[in-house]
Amino acid sequence: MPHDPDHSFRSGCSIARALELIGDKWTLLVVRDLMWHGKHMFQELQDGAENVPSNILAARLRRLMAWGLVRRQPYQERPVRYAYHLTEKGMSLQPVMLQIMQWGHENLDGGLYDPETGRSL
Amino acid sequence: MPHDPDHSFRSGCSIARALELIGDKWTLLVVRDLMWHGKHMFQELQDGAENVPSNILAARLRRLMAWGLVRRQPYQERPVRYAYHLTEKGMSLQPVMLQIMQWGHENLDGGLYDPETGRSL
DNA sequence: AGTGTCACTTTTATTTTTAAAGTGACACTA
DNA sequence: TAGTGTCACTTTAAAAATAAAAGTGACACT
Repeated sequence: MPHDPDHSFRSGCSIARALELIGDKWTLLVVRDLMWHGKHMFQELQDGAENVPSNILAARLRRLMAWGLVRRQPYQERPVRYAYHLTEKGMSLQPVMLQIMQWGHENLDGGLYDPETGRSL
Repeated sequence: MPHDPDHSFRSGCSIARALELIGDKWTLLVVRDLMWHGKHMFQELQDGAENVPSNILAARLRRLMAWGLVRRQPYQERPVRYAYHLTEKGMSLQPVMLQIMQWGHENLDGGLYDPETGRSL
């Protein structure tokens, strides 16, 4: 399982390693929108509920691509515009997301989303 | 399920809410050490594999206490010294941690820890 | 009196995040 | 063809968070 070769981890702990990628306030929200909410254009991602600053969004997408969790493909020429999609590796975050969602629901009174039906529960 | 009453969430999303508490590079590492590695004194927590700065550690413990995930109790008088422990609410993060660990193991080549046996796998 | 331990806090520098405005490529309209 | 609009960003400047280092207070011990 390869990843960004320029990166040296601060420890061998899987949790510590994962946090170097997803340990911030925005990364998993971007993943959420890509995974469950059909948002793939830069603008769509930016117009989400939490209002990511555009430079942060660009930086997160860049990092997710560097780590192979996201790839982009042009969805039009002239001018070229890219759509962002999760790779299989990116999709593998789903169980993590579900678990965090569950915890946030039970402890912080947040909403629940059902990826099967695409509906709130 | 109450939490810090002074806090207003940026959105109703459970994931976004959870990230306001655990969305950083250190919080879950503190939880990890409290939950699995028998570290309960300030110093023990500080001497972990990743070297948390002491001011950050103090701030994280403060926040975790404010949210009711951690409580402290004096383990000696003169001078009073406190030991930190996870509350039940704090312990409920275990499935989240396990899922993140699993992901970090599979994708970032990190180690695995078995909470049942307390051993690396 | 001096040294050591523990649990922090304070200070200062560095980095990250935020908000806001700006840019480049084009299409479309007047 | 000049002007307006859209999209996908980047740049800039200010604010906040993080990091590294040193400092503090309460003691015990020598």
